[in-house]
Amino acid sequence: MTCVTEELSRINKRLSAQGYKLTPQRDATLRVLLENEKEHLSAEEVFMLVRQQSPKIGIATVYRVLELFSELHIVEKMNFGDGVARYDLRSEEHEHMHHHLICRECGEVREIMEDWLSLLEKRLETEYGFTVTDHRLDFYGSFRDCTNNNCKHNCKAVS
Amino acid sequence: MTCVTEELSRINKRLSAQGYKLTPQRDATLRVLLENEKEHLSAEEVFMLVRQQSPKIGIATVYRVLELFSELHIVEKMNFGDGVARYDLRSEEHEHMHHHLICRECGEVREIMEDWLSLLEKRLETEYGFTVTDHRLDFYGSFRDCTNNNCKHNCKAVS
DNA sequence: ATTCATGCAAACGGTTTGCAGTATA
DNA sequence: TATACTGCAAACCGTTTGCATGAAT
Repeated sequence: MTCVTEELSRINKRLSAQGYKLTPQRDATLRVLLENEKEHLSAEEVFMLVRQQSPKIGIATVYRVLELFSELHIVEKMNFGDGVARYDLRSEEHEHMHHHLICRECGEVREIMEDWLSLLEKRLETEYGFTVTDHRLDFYGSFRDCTNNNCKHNCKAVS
Repeated sequence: MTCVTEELSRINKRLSAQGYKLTPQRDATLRVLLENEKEHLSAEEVFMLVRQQSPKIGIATVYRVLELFSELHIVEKMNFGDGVARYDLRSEEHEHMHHHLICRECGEVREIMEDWLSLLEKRLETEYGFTVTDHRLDFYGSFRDCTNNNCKHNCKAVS
């Protein structure tokens, strides 16, 4: 876990290496994502947070920035079935250990950082002739200690 | 794998047990799903197929039928990130062995019918206090024998 | 000066909803 | 005839796009 400025300059290098600039809007979006690394924010949520710091930004810009970051594999665009795309900063160590526990009671999304798929992906390669470039592993259910009342997140069940 | 009429009457029982009727529209939708069990149809696609047999049906009805079936766990509603919900008949044996290989070249979605998650779900229960009621495991990548030209499906990459 | 990026508002597309009409028990 | 269900069209809402303005080489 590196510090924010360090991470920012790393990503800045990646942007300019591909001919893109780190504009104030992109910088602000990036900071919001860095400060909420565990949150799986929607575009709307990113927009509201970025606007606190850059009040003039439009939501179209947020969408364009997130789309660009997604193409450059800076963020991962994902979908938990609740009708909105969610975005997550993508760090290297996430590669094979980026799984989700999604609580049906309160909607919380917790991350699992164990490598559970490398072996399976090797089998897919040899037995199915399928080369994996990405994956998703999500579990839906409920936490034993979640009673839908004592959750840190607002209690809106993921459909 | 039971025959269509048998499957239909089984589901009919489940419907009436919960106070719902097997209307002609629901029957037609069900038949389309049964006849395309491996296809992961979208609501639009179901609509077009159902209409061949019941030309007067409206798309709102299809959505309502699919939503109902989804609530009753007759179909599974899923999302591959291409902007449309897709629906799949859900049979018992699918429970722990319903995984997808999604080809980025041609968009084909192949199913894997091996049990890869039971063990992991037991660990989630004991180590994380999380009770799994459902899951999804999708692999994105490419088939060795897929060159984007010789695919049975129309070659539109899943985003 | 040219190129890339932004903000605004309108368009888009999949999905849902209100409501009046229809079928079924 | 009471209740559930359907078809139509309009509304909805997250996302994308066209276009004129603005920033930065």
